[in-house]
Amino acid sequence: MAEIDASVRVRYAPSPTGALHLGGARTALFNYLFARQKGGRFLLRIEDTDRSRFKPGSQASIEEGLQWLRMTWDEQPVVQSERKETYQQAAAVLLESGAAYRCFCTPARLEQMRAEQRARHEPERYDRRCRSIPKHESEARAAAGERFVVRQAMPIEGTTTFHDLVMGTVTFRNDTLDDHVLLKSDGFPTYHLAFAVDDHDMRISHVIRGDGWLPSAPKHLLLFQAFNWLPPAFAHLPLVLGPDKKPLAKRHGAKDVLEYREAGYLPEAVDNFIAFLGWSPGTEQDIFTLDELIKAFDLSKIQASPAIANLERLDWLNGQFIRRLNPEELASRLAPRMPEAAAEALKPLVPLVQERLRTLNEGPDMLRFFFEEPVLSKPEQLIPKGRDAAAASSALRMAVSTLSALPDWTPEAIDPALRGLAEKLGWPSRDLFMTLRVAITGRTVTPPLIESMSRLEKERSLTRLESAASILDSKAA
RNA sequence: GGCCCGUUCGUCUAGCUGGUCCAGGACGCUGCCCUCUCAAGGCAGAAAUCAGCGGUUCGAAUCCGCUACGGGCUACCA
Repeated sequence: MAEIDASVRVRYAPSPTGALHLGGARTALFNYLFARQKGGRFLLRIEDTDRSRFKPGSQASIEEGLQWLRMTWDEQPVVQSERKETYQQAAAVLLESGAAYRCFCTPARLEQMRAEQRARHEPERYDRRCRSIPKHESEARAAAGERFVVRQAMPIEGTTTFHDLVMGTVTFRNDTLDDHVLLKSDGFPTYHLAFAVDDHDMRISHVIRGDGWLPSAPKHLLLFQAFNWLPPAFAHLPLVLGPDKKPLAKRHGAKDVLEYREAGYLPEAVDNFIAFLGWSPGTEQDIFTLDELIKAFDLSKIQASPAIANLERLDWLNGQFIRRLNPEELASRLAPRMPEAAAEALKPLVPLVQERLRTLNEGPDMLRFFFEEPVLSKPEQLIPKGRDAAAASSALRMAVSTLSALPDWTPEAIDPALRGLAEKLGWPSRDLFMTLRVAITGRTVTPPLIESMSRLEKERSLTRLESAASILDSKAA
């Protein structure tokens, strides 16, 4: 399908300002899938040049999210704040060649300039006042300690065109490009400079990133040209919107993928889900393992329009993946959520719930009655419609005597015995089963009754039936 | 305002080189079957005048243009 290209090197480059949310995870996943398919490398880069937005712990949390989703990166993550000198040297190169210049304008002047532009309904852009400062003067002022930033000198005319792997051919008029800042007065680079320098140093072959970057792509291309470097290929991903149609990344409290782990989702389901946000293999298969995704992935099949995350589909997918797990595996994933249950005790119970779980978190609720005595908070649930407490109580007692006479405690023995009892009582078997179900589990929605009883042990089952009968008696009295 | 990008069932989408699409699949929804509850599973169904308008063509969801709407960017943020 896809030919191996070991020169493929891609990266996911989050800034450590928060958690890994679904949109970010998808960007990472597309990079990951592409790299693995081509036999290339998937790298990580931490874009922490903005000290004011830095959040301690964010990097660790993002890495944990990636690992949970089974995305492993290949080399030591590159951390931009550790490369300050490299960027400064790069800026010096551009200063020397004239592709960039020092700007001594103060923030106050820039603000005033923009206000005037606004008033005149002009585009708000740097007016390039410092671009004409002679080099020797610029150098002298810098040497004298005057604060400055370094700006990229954009071409005044012409157009910049590039072919985007997702968006197609995109053309920008150069006279609309701003002489943006490359190096801040604190000596840190802006995204643009760091991006070009790092992607070059890391030998990145394909830049797969959110389409928020599309408008600055021509600047980035021009930067590569200014350095005389071969630019990478670009693929801009449409964003992922929440159910409210607001970009996920911007929504207040965008969900950390680790919250999906807490909520009982399987990483393979989440991977499958986010892969289909804006991408489709073009076939009718909709359940993919990570390996299958790697094989099927195709950048050119990515949709150019934004996708809304349909969380109901995630629920369904999760159920599909839970059903595909082998029972031992499911047991081990359930175990951490059920500290009260011994791992060995859990295993035989898993087949009872595997078909009915949508999330791992539903397991404890469904299986709780095996590990603790049920509380009959609604004893009226023991009584079938149209009957009374006395009838239900006596049905329970008859069930006790019928069942206690059984030589074997197996579903094969319990089932016919109870059906026989229902017939004898003149009850529909569903009514009898519901009465017993509530007595045994305390709930109306449970795993199959017969199987549950057989695994509960005979004594415990009979005791619960007995005590349910007593509750009914005291209620009737 | 300027610059870019987008627009197929409620949602994710198939549809890429025009006819086999009066538009296919999936989630969700409705009904039926199965059934000890709930699920799962099976079957059936409702659901998109392919944003609108013009053009090219024998023929357009598919090509072109315009308009509308949506979105992104427009910081010494990333």
